[in-house]
Amino acid sequence: MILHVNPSSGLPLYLQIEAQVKQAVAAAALKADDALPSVRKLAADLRINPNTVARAYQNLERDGVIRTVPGGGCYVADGMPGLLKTEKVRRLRPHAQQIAVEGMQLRLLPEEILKLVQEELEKLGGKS
Amino acid sequence: MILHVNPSSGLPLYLQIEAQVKQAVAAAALKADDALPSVRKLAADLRINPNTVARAYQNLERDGVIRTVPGGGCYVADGMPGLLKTEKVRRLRPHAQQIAVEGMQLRLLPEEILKLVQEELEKLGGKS
DNA sequence: TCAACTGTATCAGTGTATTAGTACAGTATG
DNA sequence: CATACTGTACTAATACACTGATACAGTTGA
Repeated sequence: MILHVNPSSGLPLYLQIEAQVKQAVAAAALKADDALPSVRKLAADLRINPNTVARAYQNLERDGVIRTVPGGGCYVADGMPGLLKTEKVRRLRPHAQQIAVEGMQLRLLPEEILKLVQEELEKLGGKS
Repeated sequence: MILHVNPSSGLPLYLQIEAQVKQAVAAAALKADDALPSVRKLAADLRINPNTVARAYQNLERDGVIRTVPGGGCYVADGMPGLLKTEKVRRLRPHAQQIAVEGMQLRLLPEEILKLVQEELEKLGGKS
């Protein structure tokens, strides 16, 4: 699990960390119960303040991506068992609307938009 | 073309305007060469500052959604003729990756994610 | 030309986001 | 208990985002 961060990217540091962890989990590069580097360790590696890493971890926990054991470290959460599918759909729908609007606005065909999403899904799934 | 805006939504006013215009264009509720309300008119209707509307319009023009005639008003642009498809795909790919990562993270199946996007696409296309 | 409209530029004020410094609290382990 | 680790809370400095008041510049049409 190597993370990197670009302070002059415009994107906040904690969001960069969140995105990379989410991507790793989505791509199964991080599996349930895998340990994440500690707040201080990662902060030292990235040469940033521990609070910035902590903020990313807190957001990831709020999103159900990781679970943190106070004093014990942070671990990848195992799926979202208690989450109903309707709730998952409710969370994802805004993203779906977003890409639909942007894609139609660009005058792309629905098939082309769907193909693009499928490509990205395969890039994550690897073996579908 | 009725726009509404919620000052306490957390989302900046100019982004709310941009989203609604983009949605209307994507859904063909606004067609090429349709006139948009003037900066001052819309600002008065929404009870906000003309500058805020102007900022939304400027961003929309930068994105190729509308075209503004200095002193003459703003109009919906006609597609993006000069834009290569590879460029359109380049613009849309980050959104595709975003929904792929979020969806997989939620432990949804690729088919379910694609279905959701397709639903939103149909919601835009079928509005005639 | 004049009046009324269009969008634009400039400046200022308020609030919040972002990051960091520092101190605190819980847990593992010897 | 003691030490060294874990995450957390509080505070503050800085920068920037957002909105608005106001003045400017170009276009339209009588």
